[in-house]
Amino acid sequence: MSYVHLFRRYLREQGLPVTQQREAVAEVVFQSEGHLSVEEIEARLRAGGERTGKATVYRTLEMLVKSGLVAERDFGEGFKRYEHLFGQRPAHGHLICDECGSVTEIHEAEFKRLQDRVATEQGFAPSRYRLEIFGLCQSCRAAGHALEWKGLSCPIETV
Amino acid sequence: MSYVHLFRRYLREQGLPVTQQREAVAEVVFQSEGHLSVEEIEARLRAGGERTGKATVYRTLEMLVKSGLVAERDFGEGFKRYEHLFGQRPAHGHLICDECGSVTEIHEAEFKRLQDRVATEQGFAPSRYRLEIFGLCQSCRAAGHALEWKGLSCPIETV
DNA sequence: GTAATTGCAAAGGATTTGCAACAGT
DNA sequence: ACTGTTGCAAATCCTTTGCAATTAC
Repeated sequence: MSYVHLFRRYLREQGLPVTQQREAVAEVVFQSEGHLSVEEIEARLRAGGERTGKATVYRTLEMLVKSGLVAERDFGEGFKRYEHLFGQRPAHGHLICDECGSVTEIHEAEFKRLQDRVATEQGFAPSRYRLEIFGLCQSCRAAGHALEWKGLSCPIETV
Repeated sequence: MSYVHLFRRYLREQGLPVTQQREAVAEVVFQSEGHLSVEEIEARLRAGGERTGKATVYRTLEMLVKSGLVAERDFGEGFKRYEHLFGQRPAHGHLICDECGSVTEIHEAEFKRLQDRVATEQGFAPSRYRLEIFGLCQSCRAAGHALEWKGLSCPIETV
């Protein structure tokens, strides 16, 4: 029912021990559909009765990212967030509102195709992607907020 | 000859003072074609005889990013880098090698079109973009390095 | 003149690291 | 048994902040 067996497989193939803590961290990330901060991951571990140190969480997340099962995100908050890539959410992007901080996922298959094509053209072997678009979300625009500066919203074309 | 006048214009329109330090930081970023760290920016300021505090550099970079003239990057080094967006480099992406850390720019006009289209479809007003693809560069592949894990290089499709 | 910025040093906060005790193979 | 991991706390490092002196308008 869970995807943890894939992480176990990854660890074995890398010759790394499968520990209870690693499985617990993976389980928490795999069972959440949101973008989890390290703090949130720790909270869920505690809620589940796990006694996992912060350093171990960071060390396990690094492996999960390397395995390709989990993606690391930066929404400009000063810390990273993590989300698994199972289900209907392969390499996807995010729209991040500068005003309210809301995050909307972009699931556009064309992005991945384009990314793969361009990378391959350069002889590059892609393993993970990060696409983030910052700006103003619909509700903040409706609420009357405006972009910082309209004068040169697209400086390149005007120069 | 320089693009600093655009930043001056931005500051005036925002009702913010145009200071010597702000112009100096902008000048350094505008005159470099690379991806500068804050440390590198400070070094160039010192080399140019400027006496600008670190805090002012951070504060000015924040304005430059908001103005849309400069982009903030994160290549997974633990700190941010900055680059201007003039010339032939509007909103562009990067290929980052996990092995050697090399960074290659992707200038594919189609990316911006696709990004704008998808954002607009969601009622989102985009102001800045971030596209980063991690993996292995051509030379590291030639040198025999392989992706961390080939078993599930694309876990989503195989699950 | 008034209001905002600067620079310094101190604070803050996320992430990493050292090391003795411990768990996986 | 051996090797690698865990957990704690200390250390690290980037970035932000407080505040008196200074500068732009």
